[in-house]
Amino acid sequence: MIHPKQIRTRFAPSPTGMMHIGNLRTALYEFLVARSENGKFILRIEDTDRGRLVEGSVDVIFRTLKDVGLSHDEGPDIGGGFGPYIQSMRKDIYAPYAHQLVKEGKAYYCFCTRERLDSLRNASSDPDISNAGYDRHCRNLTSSDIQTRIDSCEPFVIRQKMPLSGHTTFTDAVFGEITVDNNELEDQILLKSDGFPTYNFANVIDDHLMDITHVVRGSEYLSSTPKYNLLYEAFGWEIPEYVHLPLIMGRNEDGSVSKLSKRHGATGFDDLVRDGYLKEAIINYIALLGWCPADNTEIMSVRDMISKFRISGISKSPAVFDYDKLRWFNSEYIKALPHEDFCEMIRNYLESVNTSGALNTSMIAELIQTRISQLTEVPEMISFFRDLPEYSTDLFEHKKMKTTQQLSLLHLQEILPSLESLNDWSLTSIHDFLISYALKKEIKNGQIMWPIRTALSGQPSSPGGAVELMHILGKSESVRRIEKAIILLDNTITE
RNA sequence: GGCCCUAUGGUCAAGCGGUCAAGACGCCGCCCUCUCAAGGCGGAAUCAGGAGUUCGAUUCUCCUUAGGGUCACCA
Repeated sequence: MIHPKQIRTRFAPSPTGMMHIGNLRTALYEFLVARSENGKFILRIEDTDRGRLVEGSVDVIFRTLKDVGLSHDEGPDIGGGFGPYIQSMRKDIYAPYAHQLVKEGKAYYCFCTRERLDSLRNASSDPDISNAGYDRHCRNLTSSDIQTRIDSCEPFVIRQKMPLSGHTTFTDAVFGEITVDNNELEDQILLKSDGFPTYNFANVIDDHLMDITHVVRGSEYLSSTPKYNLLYEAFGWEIPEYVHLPLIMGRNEDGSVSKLSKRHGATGFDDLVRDGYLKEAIINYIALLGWCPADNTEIMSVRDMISKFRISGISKSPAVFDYDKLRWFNSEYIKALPHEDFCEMIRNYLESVNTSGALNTSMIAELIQTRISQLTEVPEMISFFRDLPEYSTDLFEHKKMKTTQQLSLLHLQEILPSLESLNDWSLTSIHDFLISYALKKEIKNGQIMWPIRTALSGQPSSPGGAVELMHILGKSESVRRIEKAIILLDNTITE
């Protein structure tokens, strides 16, 4: 289908706290739908629910979009030809539209109290009763009745009259044709008693006024889309293209799945960053939750996504958020980082371990760059450089290295003096020295490497082997740790 | 419960009437190797079930089953 008009999509979050991963992914797809066709991506803040506003969350939205590279063309901060872009600042726009529909007989005043609505809901737990929620009690009030109640300041809402029969059909770009019976549709509230529009209403008005061509959102809106369309039709406006996205699911403890939410763990963008995931990895991973490029590329920048994106690549079935795969993406991004950038990223960690100032932190960084999947793993991985942990001499026994505690003790004792007199403490020098020792003694390299590496790290495994660790730790610290190992081994064996 | 949607390995998924049913994560094995990683190679594992349509169904239709979403003066 050819669109003569330029594509315009919008991200319309409510400032109610953190940036949920599902929202971010929606924003990404909205961005991609527009940018892949040279369209415009608009940011609009939907703050019609005064009760749920959270201080500072608008800034979170700005910052997150910026962090992941989703730049908008119009929005509260940069303006545009369709402002204002914050719904609370548009408050006066909506009411006239609602009243227009009342005048045209397509909407009506409703004076029902919350108490009445609540009792209605409780009473209709009966299965075979009408499905359409509200019982349309005020739909046919006489005009004089309405006037007296308004005059006496009775609070009211404005509801839209839904057709009592027939059905509504629309075509979604990813789910195809969907039909719903009109008698399933409630007489929806357009204007709340506080004068603010409901989300649905404001959404339609703004999307129309802002010339939005493609409404991209989660598939949880699929079943309420007919209501939107009835609104567009009531006004005689052109209905936008719909692009509903498959839901992102989280795995529950019992193995079932449901819409990704807090109980599934870190689901906010900031949470994930705090957990040591790179921004690029996060956006890359969630891009693939429900979309697959034609060439099956996995590692992609937002820039790459723009050129590869096609709506036809969006899938219909929900996708389970997989932290393992996210970790993999993250480790790929970490490995691809330029050395300097990686050092800078983990600088605090490196400094906390280098209290003496003597360690070669650049080399430590190099060693761990291929060994971590999350930045948060760094402290534990490098802490031994600063403080040799308490360890058991059992560590010196290694079947594959063919080492025992006795042999370890023997070789450590034997090599220590000449090690102390080794002047050139470069990697190659240390390496050659150890190898020649093994050669001379006619033992496997591992039989000398393993005891040293163990003595230096006090751990069953470490980033880097004996040579690297000795080099980083320096001669005096290396010797000190080997001496300690000798004492430990000696004590254990003679016991 | 009503309505709507979905259904390829454990997970993300390619496929769009004829394929030995891609690839990735994870898992397992081997190689490399001074530990652990990284890297290389290989392996196990999928079309929910049943009717049709068709010469032929993973692919089209229907039913069943399972899962999900939605039923607010929330967005």
